[in-house]
Amino acid sequence: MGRQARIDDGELIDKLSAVFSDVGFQGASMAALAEATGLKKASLYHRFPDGKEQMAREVLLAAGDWMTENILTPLSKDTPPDARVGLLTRRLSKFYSGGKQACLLNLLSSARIAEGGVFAMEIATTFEALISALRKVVMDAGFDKAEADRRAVRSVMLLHGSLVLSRGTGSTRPFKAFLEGLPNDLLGAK
Amino acid sequence: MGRQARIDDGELIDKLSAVFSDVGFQGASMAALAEATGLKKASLYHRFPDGKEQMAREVLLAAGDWMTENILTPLSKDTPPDARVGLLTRRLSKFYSGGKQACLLNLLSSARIAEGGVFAMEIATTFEALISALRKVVMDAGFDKAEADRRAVRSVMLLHGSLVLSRGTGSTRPFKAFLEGLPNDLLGAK
DNA sequence: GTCTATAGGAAGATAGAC
DNA sequence: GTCTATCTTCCTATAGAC
Repeated sequence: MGRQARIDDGELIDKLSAVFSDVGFQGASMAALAEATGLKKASLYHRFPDGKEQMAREVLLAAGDWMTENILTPLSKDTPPDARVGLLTRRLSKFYSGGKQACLLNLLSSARIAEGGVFAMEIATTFEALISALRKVVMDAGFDKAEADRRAVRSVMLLHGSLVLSRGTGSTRPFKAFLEGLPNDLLGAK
Repeated sequence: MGRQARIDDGELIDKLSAVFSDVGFQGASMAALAEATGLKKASLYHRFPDGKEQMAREVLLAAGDWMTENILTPLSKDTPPDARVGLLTRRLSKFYSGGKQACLLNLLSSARIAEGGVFAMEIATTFEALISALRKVVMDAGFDKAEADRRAVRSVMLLHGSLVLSRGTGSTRPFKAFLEGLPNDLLGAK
């Protein structure tokens, strides 16, 4: 407790991330962010001089990094496609806490800060990167590019749709059903 | 112009709805709602004494009514299933402005007012009603209940996922791709 | 690096004239 | 029914002690 940094940086981002994922950008007040992290508002400003917008940006970047390391990179390995998809489902389940946590990309896309939306590019890039990684796996399983793209896009739609539905109905069932069907959606017989 | 009600009730709800769909509940300030409708804040309070929460509730109810009249009821008719699905795609395209407008159900699910979220039940009910109506059409096409439910849930996931993706990428392509595939997703050969 | 205290402004909500 | 003007509360952000 004698240390100056009483809260670990990674843990701090995690807690901020949970708030943004839960109530969105506008819904996340500095008071709520302070309470969730256990820091006072002034301390948050010390670490994030640009305030809420910087927090959201760093949370978004951290999520991108996590996805790159835990999902995109494993998907690009040359292990068997079905093994890669098996790992994918486990990582997705972890990332979204089994469907209990909504997706940042969805909750931050309505944040209109300054002109044009500050997070728009980062969000679009992240969607594209996931689709691209999935497409590669499907192609490695022997499907042509058009079919692989179709399956990759559909799977990302199903992922986010299942999260919307899970949050809207207050049940993790849609997300679990999505995960269960994912191997077949990506690699099943045509 | 001599009338007292200068703005039509339906049009008023439509404009409020557009704001909530765009920026969510917390993102929709009274100032923004006033500007969008052309009414001053005090005038909005005159029509909605309980303020923003009442506006969102009425907008949600109006969307539910629209869906019942234009989607659920047609889906329960006894015309051929493929004709019903054809009408469904046109109505969905209209409802979401061809993918340019996000779904209220998604943007209002993060609104945590009072304890438990005031809109939660209405949102859950609307999701269930749509799934239920789709399930019936699929069953009318000769599929068993389990398969019909699977297809109905998947289609609703694809719908909302395509809207999330369309908003996140700034393109209506995902939504259009969803609409194009919908007839096959619901009624295609197993 | 974290805190208490507070400035400054935006947001929700109301009063009362027309 | 709509407006202008105002009140109050909440929120973002900063100052300065420890």
